[in-house]
Amino acid sequence: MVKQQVEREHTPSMEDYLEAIAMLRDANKAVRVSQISRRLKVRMPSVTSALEKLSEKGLVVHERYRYVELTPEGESVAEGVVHRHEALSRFFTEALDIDRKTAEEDACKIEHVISPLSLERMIKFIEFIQACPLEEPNFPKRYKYYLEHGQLPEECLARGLEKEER
Amino acid sequence: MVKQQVEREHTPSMEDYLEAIAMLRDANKAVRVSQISRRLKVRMPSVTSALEKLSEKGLVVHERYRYVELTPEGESVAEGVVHRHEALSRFFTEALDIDRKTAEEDACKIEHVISPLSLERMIKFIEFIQACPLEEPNFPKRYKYYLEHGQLPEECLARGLEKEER
DNA sequence: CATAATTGTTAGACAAGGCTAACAAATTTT
DNA sequence: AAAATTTGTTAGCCTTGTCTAACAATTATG
Repeated sequence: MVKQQVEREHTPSMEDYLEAIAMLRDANKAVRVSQISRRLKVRMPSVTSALEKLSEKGLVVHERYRYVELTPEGESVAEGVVHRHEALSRFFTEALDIDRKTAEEDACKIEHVISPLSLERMIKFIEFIQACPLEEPNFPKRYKYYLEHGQLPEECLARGLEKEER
Repeated sequence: MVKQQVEREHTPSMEDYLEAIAMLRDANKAVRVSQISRRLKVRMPSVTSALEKLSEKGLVVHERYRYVELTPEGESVAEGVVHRHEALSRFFTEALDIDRKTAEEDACKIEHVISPLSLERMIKFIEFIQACPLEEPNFPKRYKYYLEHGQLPEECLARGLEKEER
């Protein structure tokens, strides 16, 4: 992992906390230390100390023993993380046909390190394979066939032969 | 980054050191502390202390002030990292049409966290788009067209219309 | 070959981010 | 409302992985 030129604004850990807070809130769950702790599988003191850091950076509001809220800035950081997470998760499931669990796990890791360009391209990639109506069975289907059978589907081989016959 | 069930054997940092050592050696450069330091952009004392840890784990051989070598086990770990790196880098450049620099940077990060399944699928994906001779311009070309022009290439639209006309 | 330059190591500091144990506040139960 | 339970905090420790400063070994140079 050679150092990249642009330093990330927030650490993976801090991004995880922000993401968890946003997701708990969106799921209408009380955003409390215990909930965050459960979701991230860390102990409560870790949450308390993370919230302190996030407070100092102006990303969350947290009064002792009370609920947690995102500031507008924290909100926008969280939004970015969630957006990356979802794009990655969709890419893994829809483009690569990966099971949801693995897709989620990988998205959780990669969301902290992927470049904006690569992310954008994955999004464009999904758009493209969904928008292009060419061919039947279409691209994802043929790809899945290849995954399942270990060899190219009929129509690929057939066309390939055609060419060679010429 | 919710904790995954399977603990990684080695930390990203340790993987980076092993990868760097393997790559320096493959480039026929002397594998020395200074070289590793330059390549990973860390100071020499960091390298020294990393090598000490890797020694303890039986992954490298390093006598004070001397060259560094991988043990067979270190070799096989390094091989895995390099393999992941290359697969990712290829996927980014060949499937997503990302510039080499960005592809390399992303590969350097993601190589430490991606699941075996996702990696395998990316490899299969490249195999597939390269092996399937169907369509002209082929999949990657149409995708690139979409990237450059922001809209689907002619033949996608044409075929789409055909269908609607039926 | 003696000195200079380079390379490598040691010692020690520090930040991040986890943990446990002990205690305190808040909430629930009886 | 008092006691019990749950939730949250504090204090302090630990590991990883960096760094700088100072020193030591090695290698190159005049």
